[in-house]
Amino acid sequence: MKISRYILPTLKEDPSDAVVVSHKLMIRAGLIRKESAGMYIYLPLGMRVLKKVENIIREEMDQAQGQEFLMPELTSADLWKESGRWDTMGPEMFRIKDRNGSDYSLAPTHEEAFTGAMRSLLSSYRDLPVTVYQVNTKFRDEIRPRFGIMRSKEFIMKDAYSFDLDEKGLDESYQAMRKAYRNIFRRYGLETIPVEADTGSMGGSDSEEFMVASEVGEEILLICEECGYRANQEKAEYRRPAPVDAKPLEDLRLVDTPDVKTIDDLTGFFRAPAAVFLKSIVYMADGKPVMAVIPGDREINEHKLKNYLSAGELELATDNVVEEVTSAPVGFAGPVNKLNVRTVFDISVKDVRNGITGANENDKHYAGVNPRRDFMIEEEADISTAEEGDSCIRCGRSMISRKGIEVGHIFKLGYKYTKSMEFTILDQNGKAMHPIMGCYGIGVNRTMAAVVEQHHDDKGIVWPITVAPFQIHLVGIAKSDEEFAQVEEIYQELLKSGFEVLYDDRKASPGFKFADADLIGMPIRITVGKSYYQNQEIEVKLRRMSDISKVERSGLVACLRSMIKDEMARFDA
RNA sequence: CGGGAUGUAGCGCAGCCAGGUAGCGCGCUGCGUUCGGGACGCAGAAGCCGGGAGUUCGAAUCUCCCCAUCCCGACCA
Repeated sequence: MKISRYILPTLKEDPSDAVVVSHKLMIRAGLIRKESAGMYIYLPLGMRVLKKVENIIREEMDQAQGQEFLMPELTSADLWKESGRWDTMGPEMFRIKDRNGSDYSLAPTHEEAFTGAMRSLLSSYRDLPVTVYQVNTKFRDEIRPRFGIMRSKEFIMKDAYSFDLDEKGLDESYQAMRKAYRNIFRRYGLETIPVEADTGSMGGSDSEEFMVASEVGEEILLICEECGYRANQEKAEYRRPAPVDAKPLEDLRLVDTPDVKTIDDLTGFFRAPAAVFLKSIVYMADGKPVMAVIPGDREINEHKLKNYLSAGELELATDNVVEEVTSAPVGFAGPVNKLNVRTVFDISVKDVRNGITGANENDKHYAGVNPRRDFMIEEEADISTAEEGDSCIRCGRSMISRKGIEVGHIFKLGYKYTKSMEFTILDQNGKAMHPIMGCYGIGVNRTMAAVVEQHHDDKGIVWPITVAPFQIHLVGIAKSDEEFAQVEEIYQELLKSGFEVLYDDRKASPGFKFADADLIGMPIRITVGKSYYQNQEIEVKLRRMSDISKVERSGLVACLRSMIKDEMARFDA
């Protein structure tokens, strides 16, 4: 491709609305353009990357016996009503009506679609196991699209679903996908950290996310460098310190605390550490109030709470609800004198001694609060968030935290959809049985952004050759028609030899062309200029290295072949 | 949805406080000179200043109401 004819609008300045490097570089290098918030146009150069990213997925999925489908993106409400998710999905699902008033959704995911399809395509235990997949657009009405392509309202996802006879089969399918995922990310040159994850609204049991360590990641990971425990903060567990209580139990007493509401206020007022306070927070879980109680030095983990409650929706209760439930203004809730509301205690609450908590009365707190004596712990669960420095749940060593970009997620779904949608096959005995499902996703354009995030320098992108839009960037420095013709000859020869070449044939200064080449970042740059016209020497340079080598025209093709081979080998799965 | 910020030429910005001719850099068009790390000169094209109301002789500038975008929190690949 000749740049003079290519729609490749590179920019010298960062776009004003981009904050993360990958977003800035993808726009500056002419890969994408913003159409509107959360929606992006892929320009020809970006398209080439996207296709390469997709094709690596296809190769590895096919290698793992995956079968490619293409599902409709417009899915009928009936499908969603069968699984129950028409009602539970919430506002992130785009819903539309056709001219007859029938409901449809722009699919945010395809469990239902695939389960429905398999239901009519498979009928016997002999048909299993199968893993099916597609690379297709998903629509999610994100509360907040962010960071360009990293989180958008419309995005491309590879989603795969496995159907097995039993848990053992599911585990095999899951492990096969796990391996495929490792291969895929390896081939992009992405360093990923697999972590234990929460299953979110998809439902299911085992779950692992593939994270790209990055400061711009939206996920927080907790990692134990000792035993290798790694988990998303949403799910991470931690070991509670053993109770150290030499202190005698104090009596329960009511204390006047005018205008003292937050934990910060309280630690100042009582001159006591945050850990002795019992924070009581009222939530609405599927429309019903629930109070959660945790020590004041911890953050509540809403994912854990939501999972424990098996709630579809969980949000902080409004002030009105809090006042109704506790019969006191917000800030004075507590578990002493039992309220008529379901209350869940974090597992570390029982070890608090002589604690302080709200008295469910305006401007009053209780001090000297002791679990079991002053309130019953009827429901106990791990509902607090693990933080850096907490002890590893497995080995007890201190954990560190890292930020990560979630590029892939695999998990064991179980029977959720095959049961709710009545997908059965006949077993050996002619009896109907539900297959067990697994579900596996990769965010395709997010992965592209993650690659840029991990492979760039201050001049621009440094593409791994496996996903580079072109393998070779040919910079022609020519002053006369005669010289242009000589570069053209080389360009034609490279094309004939089967290389992917982007040829900068513009009438621009050399510096301008080199800067553009660095910005868009093809792995191999060759320059045909003065030294070629004089000594038949062509300069060859790797984008990721600084040294330049010179080859004669006759050796060029062989040299490039071997360089490409070496570069590819760096990303072998 | 809550909190903060910003909307002026294709892109990046100034002008607004102190109302009166819409400006700079990049990019774009033409001509000429240059030509190995973002060249230069000359001549051009391009903006109902996010939208709507109002105040005023007069509004990019002041007031009010919308809308959009971005950042921080809850959703997720």
